[in-house]
Amino acid sequence: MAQPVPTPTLLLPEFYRRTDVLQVARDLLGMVLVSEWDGRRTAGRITETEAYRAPDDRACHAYANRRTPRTEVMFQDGGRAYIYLCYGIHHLFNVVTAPAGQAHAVLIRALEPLEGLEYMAERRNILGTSPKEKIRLTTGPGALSQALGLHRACSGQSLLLPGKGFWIEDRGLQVPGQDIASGPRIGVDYAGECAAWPWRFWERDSLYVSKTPRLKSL
DNA sequence: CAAACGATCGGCT
DNA sequence: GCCGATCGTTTGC
Repeated sequence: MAQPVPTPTLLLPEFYRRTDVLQVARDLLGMVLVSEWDGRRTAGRITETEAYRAPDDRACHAYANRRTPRTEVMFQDGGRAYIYLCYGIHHLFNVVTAPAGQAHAVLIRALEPLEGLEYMAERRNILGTSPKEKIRLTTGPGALSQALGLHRACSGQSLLLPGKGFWIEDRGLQVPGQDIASGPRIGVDYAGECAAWPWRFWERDSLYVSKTPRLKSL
């Protein structure tokens, strides 16, 4: 595993506003997502992502460039959060990418916890500190959003203002290309052919990656 | 206005 | 491995 660098640097608009959302999804692996609410700071290293891309991707909420109040933020320029409620329970955190008009986003699916584990545990209602409980803190898109206090009320908020809610830093912990695995996205079986596209990326040897889905029966 | 449906999780068998 | 929880969003009548 890579060693930290002393000076964290904030990811800039040009990182997010690239037009290749698959590349952004890979490049986000190893970056550090930070949140700070009321002086309570939590941070985790990104270990798993999924790319979503309008207009051609049926699994994307903005498929065919359909605009709704919920998905409007995806059409804005990159460097914001798109957070929505899933199954009536879970808030799922996405990074909006690409220039305005292109509705691309990267779902953050798992983190390796780095800072504020006690706040994460409290928000997640996890009592112990065993290795298994540490994994449960931030593995899975709903879990990590809960651990970092990311709520759909913050959808649309900028990621470019460090110290204001949440942002993403480069601490020199990126995942080298040969350590990145890819495969189909989770939970998008309804999306026809797009369901098979290998647009999920994860750090191959990380403990902090969500379970692979059951193989679909033939 | 009604109804169907999730980019999931955790508890239980 | 299976199943139920739970509710905002979207679409259709």
